[in-house]
Amino acid sequence: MPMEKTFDATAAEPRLYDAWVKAGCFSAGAGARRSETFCIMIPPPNVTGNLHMGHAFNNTLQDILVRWHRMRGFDTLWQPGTDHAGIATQMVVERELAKSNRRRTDMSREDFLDLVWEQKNKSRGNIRGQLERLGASCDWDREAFTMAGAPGETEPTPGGQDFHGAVIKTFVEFYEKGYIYRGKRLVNWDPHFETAISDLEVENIDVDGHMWHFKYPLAGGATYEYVERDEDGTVTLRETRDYISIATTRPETMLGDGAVAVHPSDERYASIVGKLCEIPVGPKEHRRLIPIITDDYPDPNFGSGAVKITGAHDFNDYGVASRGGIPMYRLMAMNGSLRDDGEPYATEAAKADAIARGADFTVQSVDAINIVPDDLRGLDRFDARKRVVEQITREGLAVMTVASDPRLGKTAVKPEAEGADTPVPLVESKTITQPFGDRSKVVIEPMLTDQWFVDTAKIVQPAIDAVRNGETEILPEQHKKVYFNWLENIEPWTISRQLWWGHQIPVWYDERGQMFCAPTEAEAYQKAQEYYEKKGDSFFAACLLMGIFEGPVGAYEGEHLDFDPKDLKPAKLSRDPDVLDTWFSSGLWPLGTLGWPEDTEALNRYFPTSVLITGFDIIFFWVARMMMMQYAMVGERPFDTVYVHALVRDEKGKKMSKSLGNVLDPLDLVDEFGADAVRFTLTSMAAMGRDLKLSTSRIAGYRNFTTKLWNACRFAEMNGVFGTEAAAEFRLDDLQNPANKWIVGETARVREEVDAALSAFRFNDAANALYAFVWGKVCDWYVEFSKPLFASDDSAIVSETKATMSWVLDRCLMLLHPIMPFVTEELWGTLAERGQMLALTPWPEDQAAEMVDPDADAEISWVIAAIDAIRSARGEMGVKPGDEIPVLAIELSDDAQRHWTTNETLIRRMARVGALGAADAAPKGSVTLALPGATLCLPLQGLIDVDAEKDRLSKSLGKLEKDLKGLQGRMKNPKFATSAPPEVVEETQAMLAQKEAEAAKITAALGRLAELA
RNA sequence: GGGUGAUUAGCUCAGUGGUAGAGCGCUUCGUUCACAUCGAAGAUGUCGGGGGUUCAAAUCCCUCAUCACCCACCA
Repeated sequence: MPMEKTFDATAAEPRLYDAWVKAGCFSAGAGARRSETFCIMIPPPNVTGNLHMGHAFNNTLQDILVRWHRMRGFDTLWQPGTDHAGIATQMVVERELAKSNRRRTDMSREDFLDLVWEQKNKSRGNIRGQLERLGASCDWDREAFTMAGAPGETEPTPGGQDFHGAVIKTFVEFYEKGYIYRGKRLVNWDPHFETAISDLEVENIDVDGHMWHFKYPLAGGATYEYVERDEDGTVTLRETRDYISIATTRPETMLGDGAVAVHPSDERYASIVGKLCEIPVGPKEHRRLIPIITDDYPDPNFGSGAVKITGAHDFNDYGVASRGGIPMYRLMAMNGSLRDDGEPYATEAAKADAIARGADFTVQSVDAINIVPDDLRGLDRFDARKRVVEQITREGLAVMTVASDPRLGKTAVKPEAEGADTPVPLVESKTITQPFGDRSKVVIEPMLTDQWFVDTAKIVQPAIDAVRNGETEILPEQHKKVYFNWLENIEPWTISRQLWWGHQIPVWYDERGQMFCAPTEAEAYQKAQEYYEKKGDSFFAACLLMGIFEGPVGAYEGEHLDFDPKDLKPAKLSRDPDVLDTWFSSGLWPLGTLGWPEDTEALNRYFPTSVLITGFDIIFFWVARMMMMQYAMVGERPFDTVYVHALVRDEKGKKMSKSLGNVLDPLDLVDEFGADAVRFTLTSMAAMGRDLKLSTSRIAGYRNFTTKLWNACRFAEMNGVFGTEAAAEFRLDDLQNPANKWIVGETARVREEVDAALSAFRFNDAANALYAFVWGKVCDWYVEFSKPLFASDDSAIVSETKATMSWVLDRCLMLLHPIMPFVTEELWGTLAERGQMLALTPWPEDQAAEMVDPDADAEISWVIAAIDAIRSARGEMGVKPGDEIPVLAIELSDDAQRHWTTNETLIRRMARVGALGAADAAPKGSVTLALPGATLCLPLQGLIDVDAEKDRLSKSLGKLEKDLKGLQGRMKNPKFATSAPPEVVEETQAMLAQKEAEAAKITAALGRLAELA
């Protein structure tokens, strides 16, 4: 039964994938024939995620490397798995709940987590199925999950790793080594998810905003002489002021100001430093007073030079406040609204006032004070801003300007009827950089909260050194700089999240506030007990051990208990409710998936892993953290090479995003064009370090390529090439025919090219070399050459050609398999009985040095040149494609003669010419062709247009002359001969000679044409 | 403010010192036994501008311009 005309990808792909899995092709070590290992860890997609274009690209590249190494006989593992993705997954479940008007907080943590686990089990197969459709050859039996083994897990992960155990062990060890600490710090707070996030999860975006200018009156109506000077020191303004002018983009934070700071060198304010000023908002009778202090932070040349300091809501101010012992008043509740807790404003403000006048305070005691005025409590932060501005302006404490002030921009309130000099409040229009949560998209609030941090500075050095000294290679090179820059300026990493879904922090607190870090609750109790034993408080230790109640501190006096039972407090430990940042666990991905901390065989074999393929967007999030964490835990690099790939963009170069609606779904493309076409497209565009713009026309082009390959094989099949004895007996030494010898040499060359390209991670070079070879050499020329050979009466030639063609096509399938696994596997199975699947077939090792036959090479090049020249002339002269035309040799070297004779049938067939005649001179009205060692002409009198031929020849002569001019110029330069390498000089010389000969032939032909006219 | 990359055919992009390339698109032609998801032929470039290094520059250096991205605490 003849093969179909095209490859039916839709039907074949699932069947082939199943066959691979059934045959165990993807299992760790499948087909291994050598001891070297090759291991890639998949960047774990979110468990509830969907495969997007970036995944498709990323996993295609991984699969290419994995399949390539597997065929080469490496002991290969591609480790798959998914990430529990804290916020993202919790978000999915909460969104589900919202549909039935429920919220997470309506249920217990346990009940909610049950739902998340359920969701996880439901969606787990989704991403796996999508990867399978791409052809990803992962070892699914080892599938891992970053929360495998965590409490509440209902379906064990196939790989059986206790990832949770690995994470907890790491946390405890970090804690014990002092790499982790807890503290009340200013962190990025996401008011939507109500959790802290790390710096990396904040996106700074420029938005249109305003800058307000307000007057902070000096306490007690004090005044000072305010003097402003220009660069030369000339006084430009001198006035008596009873206020200090402050600019802010966030007026609502004024409520929490703890000071006003000026630069120590700023003479304008020198006289009032140390004095108090009044926050111009809040109930008139309880206006808070704050000190004017100095700090290096304010820039005297910006704004008024004076900065309000809100330590609890701004990172810069936090620094100033910390240095200056300024209280930090937290204004907001966790959802970003103004605080509504505590005592009435009057009471709270009195406490703050006492502090401002020197009363003692602690971070905690200040945090307990709610100094939000009663009328603003509970308001959304943006509504509060409006109210604050309104109140201050109404009171006349806004700095004023006139309506024509250009700083006001388009947003100023300009009374229509009145003139340009109407006084208006100074509210500048200004683009301000605002922090947004990368997932929630709401404005991030710097918030003073208790959090856990990794003191990254303590574990960063090995990660820097490893890349510096080449232990781990980062490609392309340019990313190293970014990597170093980040690591060398690394900030503490906020790892606690106020979520429910994740690895709960293994720390327990007792009622006295003492904390104990241990892998399990039982061990925490034990630690607590030991701690109190050591402190000599064996009573409390005993209480803890037995989980009973303790009395008031100090109530236990030797023999008897002396306290009222109603003062009993539980001596229970309670666990820190926070969970760990997802990246803390995925940072352990290489170790955890291999079974660490168990001493598993997989760990011994595959760690450190070989290559990590990932996008640049997670170099900091993930790559850098993996480097730090593996070094910190096992003192070894997680991988030898990191290959950082570019971004997949849409046709117009825009980032694909849901909001733009320009997202190409890789699975739609797989449906339409087949996985192989999608993979080949991505591969051919994977030039290092550049974004790729994906267009469907390109994919269609590569789909056509699979069809082309398919049909070349179909041709072979129809000619009985495969499955014959002849095919089985391909032996290079027996080859006689130059076309066969030539294609064998070309095959060896392309194999070397592909290996070199893949070794250097030049995926596009590999793809393009194969494309050019299969289409441009095998299909365009070799298949055509083979047709007359198959028709030959000489059975030796026929069987030699069959053998060669089956060999060549098999090589094509093998070499293409890593990039296009499906169509190649299908052809492999269709064309002949095979001992094993292509996926496990040994990779060819053909050497061009042994397999290229220079004589055959020269001969076939000549033949191709002759056919090209004749076809070109025919085309331009308008000869009908079907017409056979005569050809004469005016000049023919021995070599050229031999080339013609050996390949006469195929030249005549492909160029549609008659037998080669001879002539001393070109007949009138003929077309001349200049070839190496030959001048041929096509006598087309009557058929050709003399002028057209003149044009044709003049044009090629023009091109030649341009080339010649350059070459001659070079040769004439005496320095060229002395400075350039000899082989370059030689090459140039040869080329010059060849071009000169060709030019001479064309000039002669032009001369003959001229005679004609 | 700092950093990185880009600028090559109509479009999308390869090409890190030695004769400017590919795919798509475009024009003309083609129903012969692998393939119309095809074949044959053709057109199109002062390689962003300007300097420099070199026998030789798309390629190395300097500079300018434009675009993109990343990082950053200017109220």
